[in-house]
Amino acid sequence: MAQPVTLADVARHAGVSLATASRVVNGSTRVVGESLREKVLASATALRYEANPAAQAIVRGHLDVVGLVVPDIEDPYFSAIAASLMARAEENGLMVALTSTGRQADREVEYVAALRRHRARALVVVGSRTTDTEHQARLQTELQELVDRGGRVALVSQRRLPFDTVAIENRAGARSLAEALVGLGYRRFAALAGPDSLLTSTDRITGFRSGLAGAATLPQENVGVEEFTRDGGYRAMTTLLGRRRSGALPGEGPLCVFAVNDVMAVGAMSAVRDAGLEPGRDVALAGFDDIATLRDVSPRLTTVRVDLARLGREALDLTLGPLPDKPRTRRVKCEVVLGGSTPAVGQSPLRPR
Amino acid sequence: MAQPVTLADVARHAGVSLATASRVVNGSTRVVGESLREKVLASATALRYEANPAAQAIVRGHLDVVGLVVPDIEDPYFSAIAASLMARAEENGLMVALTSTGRQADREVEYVAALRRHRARALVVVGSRTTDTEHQARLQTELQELVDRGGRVALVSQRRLPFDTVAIENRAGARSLAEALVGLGYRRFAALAGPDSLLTSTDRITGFRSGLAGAATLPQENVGVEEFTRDGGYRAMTTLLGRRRSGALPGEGPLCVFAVNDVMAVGAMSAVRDAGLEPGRDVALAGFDDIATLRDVSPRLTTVRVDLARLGREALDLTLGPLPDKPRTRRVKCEVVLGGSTPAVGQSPLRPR
DNA sequence: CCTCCTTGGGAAAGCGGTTTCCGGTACAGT
DNA sequence: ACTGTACCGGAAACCGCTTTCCCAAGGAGG
Repeated sequence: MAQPVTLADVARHAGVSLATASRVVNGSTRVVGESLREKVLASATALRYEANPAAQAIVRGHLDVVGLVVPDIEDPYFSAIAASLMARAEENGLMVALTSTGRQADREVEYVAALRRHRARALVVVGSRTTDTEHQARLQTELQELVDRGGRVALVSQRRLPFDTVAIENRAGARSLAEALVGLGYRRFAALAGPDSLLTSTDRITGFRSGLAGAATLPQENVGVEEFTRDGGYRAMTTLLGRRRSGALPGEGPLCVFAVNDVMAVGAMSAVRDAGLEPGRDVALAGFDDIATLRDVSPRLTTVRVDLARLGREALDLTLGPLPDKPRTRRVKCEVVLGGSTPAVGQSPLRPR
Repeated sequence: MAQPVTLADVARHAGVSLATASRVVNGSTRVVGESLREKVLASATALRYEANPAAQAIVRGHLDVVGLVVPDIEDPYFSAIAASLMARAEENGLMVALTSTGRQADREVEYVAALRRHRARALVVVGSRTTDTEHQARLQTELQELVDRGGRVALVSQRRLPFDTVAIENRAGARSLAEALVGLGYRRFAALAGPDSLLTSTDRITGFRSGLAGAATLPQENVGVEEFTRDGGYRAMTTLLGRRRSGALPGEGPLCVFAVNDVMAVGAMSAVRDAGLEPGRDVALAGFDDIATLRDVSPRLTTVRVDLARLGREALDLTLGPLPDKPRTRRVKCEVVLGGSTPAVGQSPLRPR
């Protein structure tokens, strides 16, 4: 097994001391004379020297790696954020260590702890922002410990903790969406939500309600609660359609269903089709996030565009600048995108039922 | 800034030597007497000691981290593989450092080098398997160096290099797909391919051709070459439709278009719609991979299912077992999935044109 | 009872770097 | 010519951990 070449090898080869070699290859505060400098550099290239990051980490106290923790890398929402963050990291010459918790809160804490142990210089946690206060407390402890050791932390979509945060304007976005749907003529609404403990979900529902204003209501019984995933959307929609068939669903006129994210909306679309109905005609459907991979579904999903790429970039940037006195929050605006899944009532192929 | 507690702190607190403390907390070959052992353990918990992985890496020569390099984490194909690999890693108590190269070959080598420097104990490279021999050579050099230092390497879908590999049966899968399509009555084919340098793409085209056997042909001029992405699929399909409109496309009867992956196929679907046509009616369309996120598109895409979860798991497993004498190859079978995007000719809503 | 092994503990030597501290040289100031 | 002071190079300490090497004590065998 070939031994890696060490700085000592370089120093020996260049005929200088270890100290000088170190000063040259990393560019410390101290200056090294031109002649020696060149010799060392030449030796380093000749021997194809590469610094051992572990050794540097141990003495410097931190590693040039930023950790990223997401709930589920397979979800396009998170992979979009991850991709943009990594691109930004690349621009800054940083390595990213990405971990995915499989939506398990306890693993989130574990991974944060692991990355802290590894002396990551910064940590970005993309949140499954919950109301589970015990979990939040443990997470905060871990993150604070990292900060105490000189590390940096940024959260995405998780405003509850006292660290720099990039937040999506979930309420405002959902409100605008509701307003737009009311503008299209809808008066009868239902929603597919994630678990109540997920603040992203509840915020969007709340915002949506406020956007309905006086024009319409979203009765609690019309809110189907399920997993925050594609399958959750499918199940919630199936239940909803069953209730409509049996006449148990309040309200009248064309039904417009708001799924709290696009992935659920797409699952719901399939549920509609599997029930022998046509999305956009028999049931109007809106989502949230404007996931790129799903922009090709037909009919085009009405949704709220979130600039996911910006989320990732901003989060990393927050960890790179100087440490602020108090936690900062960057809010990312949303924008309603109308598609064929919610045609205007009346002049549309949508048939009331 | 709080200083982390070190093993020396633990030793002092327990009143034992550093050596003893080390032996207890990591469980070396040497046995430590029961009484001391308990004292050390108690002190470790009391002080909330955590080993510094960097320090361990430097002395052990490797870190308990497996590196994963993918071309584009935003592509659901790769994120599915990544997710399954990480799940498997989790089962084995391993950390995964995931990096995404943005489909740039030179960055692939860079990341591999970086992970090698970091002394990752294993490395899994999910391939943009190309014909670029210079790149392949550099990659091989880097990987070999890792192996020489006692690390492990596994490749996914990149059979050209002498390391353990998990390979998709691209040819066999594409052949079965072509056979199925011929069985449905199609006789006029076109394809949307990735760059010729991408072996995955060319293999699938080759396999597809062989599956047509005598029944039909796939003329070279009917193969649109574009990026291996959604937008590539869109563009290639747009071009193809233009050629069909102008009568420049050979063959006759209903047209069946094979996109070498689902993401391209979905882009193509949008191109079809944007041209005022209906996928499955005016143009039949098939993909490859059976991406989960895209299973809800309508009409259901005819495709070739690849067990992506298995790819990730097997790849990791290859790096965990004992080092084999010679590179192993695990082949993953494919399975044709028929959907509404390729209705049977004649009894279908598909209209020839 | 004396030697020969075990057995278990600690001192110390690394691992690959960074940084402090010290000494020597060259140059400016007087 | 003499001192003060940058300036630059190297020796050595140190970061946190593992492991070798040495030593003391206890048990078995003769």
